Amino acid sequence: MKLATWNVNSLKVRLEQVLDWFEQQSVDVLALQETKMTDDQFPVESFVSAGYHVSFTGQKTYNGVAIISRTPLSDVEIAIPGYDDPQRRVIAASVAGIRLINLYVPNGAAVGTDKYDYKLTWLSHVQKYVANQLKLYPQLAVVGDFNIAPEDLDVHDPVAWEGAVLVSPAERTEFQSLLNLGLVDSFRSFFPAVQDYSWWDYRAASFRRNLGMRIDHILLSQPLMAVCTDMLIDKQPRQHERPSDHAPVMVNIDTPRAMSK
DNA sequence: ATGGTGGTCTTACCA
Repeated sequence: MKLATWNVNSLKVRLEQVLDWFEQQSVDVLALQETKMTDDQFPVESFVSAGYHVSFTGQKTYNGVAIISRTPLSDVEIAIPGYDDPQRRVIAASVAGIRLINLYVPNGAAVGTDKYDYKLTWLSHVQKYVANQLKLYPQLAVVGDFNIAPEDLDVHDPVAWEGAVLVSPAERTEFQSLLNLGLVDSFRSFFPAVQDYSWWDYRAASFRRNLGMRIDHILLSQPLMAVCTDMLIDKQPRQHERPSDHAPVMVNIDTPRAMSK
């Protein structure tokens, strides 16, 4: 079962790229972030006519998350229960034998700002939610745009970025706390010393110069990590004309259900 | 080439 996550920075602009990549890579389940559209604008028909199942929650102009799947989605949650957040940043579902939580973590703007405080508050709610979900669903994947580079190895210039948003100690502590609940950073597990990025700023020719960061992640519970056979950050779509600023990230999971298919 | 892009009911704001 191929599970992927991709911040598409407007699904309206990137719809054809998403459909093409999904088929090309034979993805089974894809978590999208930054769809940037209200639910009535969501291109349901484009996915349904291709034979996929979709669940989504969005808003005007900003944020928005969705799950695309070849098999049906059940027990969909479009927010963290008990956390009244107007920003559409979380969607969870059971699919293909796993529980999937798709996150678009707030960017945080800059350390010390209201947006940064919101990011940390938001992450504390995610913390509780993931802890609860993990008790209910041992086969848990937490994926998305975390807007956190976990270690200096995940940053092209850690000296220039020291202490800044995306790498600040408080954000990294939140990330580590998520792992401590019983999740594994699948990329780092496969590649302990590899420097690879999932996001490059549109400005300053960052992609061409490979000035990136690894901020998009697939965290797997231990039972899922045990059957995870492959991990890839696919930089090909970032080379596309009119690309998202993020690359899709993908794992292969050998679940019994996937093997019986 | 020490630079600046891209998305959004745009002329400001977000990333």
